[in-house]
Amino acid sequence: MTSRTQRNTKAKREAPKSLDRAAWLMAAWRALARSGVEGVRVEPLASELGVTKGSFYWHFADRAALLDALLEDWERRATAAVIDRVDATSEDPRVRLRELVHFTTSVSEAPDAEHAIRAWGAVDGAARKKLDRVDARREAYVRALLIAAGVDEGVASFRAHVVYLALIGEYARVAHGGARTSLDAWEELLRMTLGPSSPRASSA
Amino acid sequence: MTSRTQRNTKAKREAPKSLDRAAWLMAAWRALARSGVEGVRVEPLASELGVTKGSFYWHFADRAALLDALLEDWERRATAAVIDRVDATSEDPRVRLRELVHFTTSVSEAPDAEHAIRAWGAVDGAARKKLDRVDARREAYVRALLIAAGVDEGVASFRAHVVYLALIGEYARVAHGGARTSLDAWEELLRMTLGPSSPRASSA
DNA sequence: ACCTGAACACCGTTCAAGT
DNA sequence: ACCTGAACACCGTTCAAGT
Repeated sequence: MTSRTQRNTKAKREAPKSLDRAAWLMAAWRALARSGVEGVRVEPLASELGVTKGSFYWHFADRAALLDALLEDWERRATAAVIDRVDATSEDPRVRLRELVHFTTSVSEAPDAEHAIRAWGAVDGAARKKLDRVDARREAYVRALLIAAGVDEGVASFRAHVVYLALIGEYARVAHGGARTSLDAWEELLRMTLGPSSPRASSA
Repeated sequence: MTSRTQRNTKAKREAPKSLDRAAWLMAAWRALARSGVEGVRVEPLASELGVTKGSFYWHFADRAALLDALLEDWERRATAAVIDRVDATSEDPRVRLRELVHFTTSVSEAPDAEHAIRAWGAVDGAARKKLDRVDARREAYVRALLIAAGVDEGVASFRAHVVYLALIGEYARVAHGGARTSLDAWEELLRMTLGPSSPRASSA
């Protein structure tokens, strides 16, 4: 409701001296990725930006409003970015699925932020809601890929869910500083996921 | 290094008036499960316990020491509890695996705390280390079950990892307030996991 | 329109002093 | 051995006042 300053097409219409919401947002992203939500504090941000903390309250109602803005920003970018990229690789749903898994598990820019948000969601209701929406869209995309790859619709939902859970799990582990899952393990998951529906193979 | 008060077998040896570490720990657990690490604050805990915050510093060096004690407490209980319980159900590794998945995804006591710790690990190094240790032990257990169930050793490691990732993912989602994964989806995961190694079934 | 400065509340931490 | 009370620092929030 209070977003307006962000849509400056060129960002320096008037005087270059004063800050806008975008400047605070960027600083907040850095802080979030570095040390989680608790790291996003008004006073340190203010001194980083070279203003007093009182100035912050011109752009945002309070700290909660800043955090809200971070979530909005994330939702806008998180879903579309991945899906567009994956769709661009190939028409083959199997290739797309493989690309999705490999891409999302190997990016080294966003994961800190993605993670901070996920951890944040464990504590905060608003973050939780955003997460759920993004998760749902991503999982639906995986399900669509599986169905396009010939997996039975009935079993595709379960498998899409499992694949997405594993991705969430991977993000969680990597965020903890844990080792990344090997490509071999991901390939095994893809093999299982794209395979026939029951332990004993069905006839095509 | 500074744990001593906890091992009172009966917990009321001397005078009932003064608190011990255990009392602070319990209050801290409640706060942690309720609102995450940031919710574990000395002053509110003190008033909840009816003492001044100054008293806290008799039992713990500082807030960090309290958080440390929480992690120790968790590690001691988290691993053994689940494994013992699962081992008690059956000799059949397939039954054990199913029980492990169903049990760990349906407990309604610990998950808040488990979650708070996992979210905490995304930000804090010490929590991260504890998490990694516990994760490693649990995953090794899953791998052992798979191998006992006849899954090839080579592929068992990958599958154990994937299963455990899915469990972590489930915890993460539920902690965000997300819906629990259906039993059907878990059964599908078990089916894939215990199934033959390649898309085309091998002969028994 | 954007910022400063001073004020207040909350909480972590320290420490001398009490019992 | 365990706790109080007062003090200080840090940070969120408000607001009158500046430009």
